[in-house]
Parts: sequence; C-alpha cells; structure tokens
Amino acid sequence: MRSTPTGPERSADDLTARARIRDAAVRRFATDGLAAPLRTIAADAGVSPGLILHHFGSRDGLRDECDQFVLDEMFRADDELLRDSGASTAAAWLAGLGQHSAMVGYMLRLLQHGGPVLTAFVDRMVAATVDYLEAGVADGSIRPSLAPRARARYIVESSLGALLLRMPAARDRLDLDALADVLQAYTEEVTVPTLELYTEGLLVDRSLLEAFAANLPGESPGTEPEQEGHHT
Amino acid sequence: MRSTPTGPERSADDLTARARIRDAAVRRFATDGLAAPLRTIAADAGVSPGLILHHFGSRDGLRDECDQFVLDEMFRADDELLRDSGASTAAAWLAGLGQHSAMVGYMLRLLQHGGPVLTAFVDRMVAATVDYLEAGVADGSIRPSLAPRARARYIVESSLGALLLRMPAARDRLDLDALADVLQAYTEEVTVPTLELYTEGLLVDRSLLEAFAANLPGESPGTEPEQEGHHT
DNA sequence: TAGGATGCTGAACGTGCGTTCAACACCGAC
DNA sequence: GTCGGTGTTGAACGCACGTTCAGCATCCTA
Repeated sequence: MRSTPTGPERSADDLTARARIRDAAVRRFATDGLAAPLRTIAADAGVSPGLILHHFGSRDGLRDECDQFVLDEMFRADDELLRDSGASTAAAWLAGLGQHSAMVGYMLRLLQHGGPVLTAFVDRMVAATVDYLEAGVADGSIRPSLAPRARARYIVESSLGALLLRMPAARDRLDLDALADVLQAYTEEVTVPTLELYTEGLLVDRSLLEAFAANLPGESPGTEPEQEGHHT
Repeated sequence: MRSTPTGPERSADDLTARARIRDAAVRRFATDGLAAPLRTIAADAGVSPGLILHHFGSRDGLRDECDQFVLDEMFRADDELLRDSGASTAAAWLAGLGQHSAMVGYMLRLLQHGGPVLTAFVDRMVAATVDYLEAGVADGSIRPSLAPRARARYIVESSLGALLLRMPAARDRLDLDALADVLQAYTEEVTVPTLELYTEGLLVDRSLLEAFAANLPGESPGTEPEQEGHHT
C-alpha cells in the first residue's frame, strides 16, 4: 500500500489525491506543529478526513510518509548543492530555500519534536561533516582535532540547535512565506560571530585546552579511536 | 490569587496543596512534556482535578505559575553558583543539578516549546554572557570581538540549542533520575571540542573573516553600535 | 454552639480529536 | 450492460481532555 499508488500510471504526475494530502500535511505540520489535526490537513487538501486514513492507514502512517518524503528531498537537494558549490554544509543548506520553505519548516518541527527520525538525520549530518572536515584537514584549510568525530557532532548540534532556538517567538505558528527571509537574516547575523570564533577562537590562553588534552586517552589527530553513537 | 495563598501564614512551610500541585506539575511537565494532562498532575499530587482549577483558574494559569517558579529558582541558583565559582556560565549552570533535575527538565521543555517566556530567558542569559565576556576581554583572558552582543547571543544559543538537540532520543519522555548523569556525560563529551574550538578556532586561514569584517559597518571592538532584539 | 468562609471532591458537560464504517461515484473489463 | 474494484465521502463512535458545578468537610470566628 505504501510504495505504489494502485491506479495505473498515476505515480508519474504526482498530482494524485495521495500526493496532495502529503503536501498539505507537510505544509500544515510545518506551520501548526506536528500535532496539527487531520481534519485541518484534509480541508487544506480539499479532501475528506476519511480519505487520509484510507491512504495512510493512520495518523502515524501519514507522519511516517511525511518524514521519509521530506528527508529524502532534503538530502537530494543537499547533495546537489554540495556537489555544485564548495561552500560549508550549513551555508549550502541555508542557501536553497525559495521553494522548499515547507520542507525546511517541517525539518524545524522535526528538530523541535525529536525522536528516532531526527536522531538518524543528525547522525547523517554528523557523518557528512566528519568527511567535510577531514577533507579540510587534508588540504590544510582546517585545523586538525584531538577528537574529529566529537568535533563534527558538536558543530552540527550547535548549528542546528542555534537555528532551532532562534525561532522561539514564531514557534507557535511558523510563517512559511517569511521563513526564507528570517533564515537569511539569521545567517547574516551569525556570520561574523561564527567566522570570528572559527578563525580566532575565544580564549587567549591555551592552558585550559592543554590541561584537558593531557588527560585524554592517547588519540592521534585525524583518526577516531573514540566510539560514537548516542549515550542517551 | 497569585501572590499569596489566602490561608493565614500558610505560605511559610510551602507544603500546601497548592505548592504540592505546583511541584507535581513541574515534574510531570518535565517528564511528559508541556501538554501533560491535568488529571495526571492531579493524581501525582494526590488531589482531585477540580482543585487545580480552583487554585490556578485554568491550565494556562498553572503553566504561568510553573514558568515563573522555575525561572525564579533557576536564576537564584545560577546567581549563587556564579558568585561562588569563577567558572564559565555554562559550566556553572550544569554543575548544580542533583536536586533540581525537575526544574532542569522543565527548562528543557521550555527550550523545546519556545514562546515569550523562553525568549525572555534567552535574552537574560545573553545579557549575562555579554557582561561575562566583557570582563574577560577587560582582563585579557578573552579575545575582543567585532560584535560583542552578537557573539554572546551566538554562544548562548549554540550552547542551549546543542543541549536541547542532544536529548532527541529521550525527548518523548524525560527520565529525570538519569538526567544528571546524562548531562554530566554530555558536558564531558563536548569539553574537548569546545575548548579546541574556543582556543584554536577551526579555520587556518584568516581571509574569510577579514573579507567579511571589511564589509562591516564601522564598529570598534568593545562597544555595541549594532541594535539588538529579535528580528523574527 | 451557630454560621460562614475556605479547601476540596467527584460527577458531569462540552468539545475536539483519531478512527471506523456503510454507502456512493466512477471506470475499465468482460 | 453488468459487474467488481478503486477512490471518495460524510456521518458516527469512542475517547480523552479542560472545565464547570453543586455539595461536603473542616476550621476559624462570633
């Protein structure tokens, strides 16, 4: 029931009621939060509430489909952007917004809500960042780290977390039309502090770092003896 | 109805049903999320559902009281810790947890939920961080910044946001008993990446920063011509 | 001892939700 | 032309929730 619409050749144009429901759901979940009523989504899609459950089985079924759809689309767009531009992951991520505001909003709701889907997403971003940083270390543009994976995770979680926290006033109801501008303004505001911190650091004295580094289990920079995963 | 319990001299021992309800609510909101049913809270407090509304008027009234109570307590404890130890704000913040796990959990829920209360909290933390960094710049331990307020906000939002994002697996139901250990493990894990980043930065080349700094409106480090506030 | 305020109860009401279901419309196959 | 299936509807069910309310208990005051 999931993979292919039962109608003949309908899956091509992607304008089936099923797709309309899915799109309406993504948009409504983004604006109103992941607890948005199915009746509202049905009204948005111009469809009866019963049809949603006919197609997706249950509310959770619809959520699962939205999760999968948004993540797939995001990673597809992300890969394209990453292939085309040599910019940093976060910058490339925030660049291609124009059309995808509903999906970006849905991603923010996922960040807010948590759960296994988010965990998997963060892990994937961490893995990509590890590779990206490793390449930077290799070509001499990025400093090596005592704990490359922990550093990548820290950077990813800081960036995404800060992004999520910046939406507090608008979290009750996300305005998708204004989202692109808001994110643009946000990136401009954090550019200087980020570059400052990433270029010069914050502390003048190296003693704190060296004190902690001395107590570290022997790890050569660039390799990763530390085990990753969520210790939650 | 808010400020003083109507009973004579009852406010001293803080063991009134009203206080028991408030404590149970904070704990239940922390574990189950801010949408936890009033009936559950009533059962936790050993009290009938009607009594909650007798004391707090409505669900929102209870939420308001919890917000105010938790924030007051947190800032009180924070001020104490900050006065005693010279440690960084984040470190001191995460140090005194033993008893206050319910309030810390409630704060995490506030971070997750957003809203004006969270905005005010973040603003207050940013202001404190501005002062802290300014003092560090003055005594030479912290590098000056082109945009001190934006830097402080970035640091606060990164730290809090990363903290929030690290709870994803447990966000459905927070285990308050394990919270202290989880946060302890988290701080240990991020200590090295944080110190590394704060001491050495990430980028080898200064050209990116200098390119952006050149386009900046003339601002002398240490002062703040940039206007603050939320552009959301 | 009477009386009234205060703390508190538990049943009940109304609402909004996810979900179920019987029925209808359309459409290609025989 | 009939028939089965797929897409779709909208009314209805059951449930959980916030909230209301009439009444009871307890204790201070007079």
